[in-house]
Amino acid sequence: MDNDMIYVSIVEDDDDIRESLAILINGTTGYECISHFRDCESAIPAMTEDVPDVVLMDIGLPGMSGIEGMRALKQNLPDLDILVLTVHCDYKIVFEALCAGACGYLTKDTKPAKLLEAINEAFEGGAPMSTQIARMVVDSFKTKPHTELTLRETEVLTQLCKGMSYRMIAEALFISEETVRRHIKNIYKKLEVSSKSEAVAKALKEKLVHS
Amino acid sequence: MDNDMIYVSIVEDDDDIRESLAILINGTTGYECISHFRDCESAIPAMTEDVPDVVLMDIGLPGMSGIEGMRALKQNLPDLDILVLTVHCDYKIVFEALCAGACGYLTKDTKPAKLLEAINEAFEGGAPMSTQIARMVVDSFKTKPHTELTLRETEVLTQLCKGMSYRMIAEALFISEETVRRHIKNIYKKLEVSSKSEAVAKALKEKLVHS
DNA sequence: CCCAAAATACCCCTTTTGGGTTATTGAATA
DNA sequence: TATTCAATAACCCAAAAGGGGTATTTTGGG
Repeated sequence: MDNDMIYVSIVEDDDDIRESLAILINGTTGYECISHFRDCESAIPAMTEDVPDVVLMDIGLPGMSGIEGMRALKQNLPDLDILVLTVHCDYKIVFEALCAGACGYLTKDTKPAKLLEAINEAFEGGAPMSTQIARMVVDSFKTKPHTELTLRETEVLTQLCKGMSYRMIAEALFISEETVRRHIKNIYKKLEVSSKSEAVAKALKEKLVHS
Repeated sequence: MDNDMIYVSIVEDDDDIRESLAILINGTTGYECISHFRDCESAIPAMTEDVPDVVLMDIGLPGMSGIEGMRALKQNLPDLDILVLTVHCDYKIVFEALCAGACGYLTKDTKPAKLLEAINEAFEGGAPMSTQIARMVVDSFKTKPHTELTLRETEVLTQLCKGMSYRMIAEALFISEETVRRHIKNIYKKLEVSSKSEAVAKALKEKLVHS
């Protein structure tokens, strides 16, 4: 095994694209495409045998999707670097892919030079992403305080998200338990929920509080 | 206003670094440093008057920190692109910065050429990050199923995270409410919590379930 | 100075939750 | 084959949470 060589595998159902990618990679010094597949079903056992450094994975595949494929691959090879390469850039798919363990996410309009750079970056421990994907990812961290909630209500909600009981919140905020109840009733009405766990789930999922 | 020009402001307390950055930016075609400050206190009112395209923001500043400064700036100028440029790369600070609204995060070992590229990328609607920061960010999405939990317990926990009551979970999983209670007791013991809201908070914060 | 909103507090009562204990069944595995 | 573990289910009881209503005080603008 040459230390300066990055071994790449491809999973892509379009024959033309798959072949082009393989040619690009094999035609570049320092990169070698060791295998390519048209579906995850054949890719998973083969890659588990002959492990690449970096995988280029399409999402829209016949049979098992790229997301499911990644989950399966990661079970056997948790440290494998998988780069998603797809046309999809909807919120839902991007985050499913990252949750499934993708180390980067490229859209298919990525130029050959950028793609090679991205493969290298993934290999070096980075997380290459296309411009608009990176912004989506970074934006997803922003806290969006619910404008309907008052300051005090937001404080109470923050306590709820720490798993505090009415009594504990009362002690923490130096108010009576009844007042905590009052605030929580108002929070429930505004968030349109009716229990602590629903409120906590909504607050954390929609980043209404600074956790 | 020249359309091909990117107007940059700098907040950085080290005089040498601040000056060097300004010289780098002003010495490059297409970039102009319109202002630079040694602290957020002076930067915020000035930037609100004379708004740059991209801000380079240090974190460790005398007085108001870069994080607090970003929160304040974003209140007045929610669409301002702020790039963090700092030596800090601990988990906590990176995510506080992103939650506060940073559009990118660079470590101070970034080469001048890369820095200019990053400023341009931020201006173009991207989210430039140093290699290790990008990997941290992407890794933070990975779901880490709690190995202690059984399959059924994970299903119940998933339902809890949707805000479901014991009764609703029982109906959803076609088991008795008593069995739900049993599973939840076991979940609490394993997660070391003692209420639904604590369990939901822990599950969502540590990404134990596919939400 | 008055009004509205926010924050505070208390009452009633029902439902839900949580801690303790015990038990049966089926599947996996040592 | 014996044993462990997951999943199922039930009972008791106390504490917490949630839904309803009402009321006082504080605070910030017009």
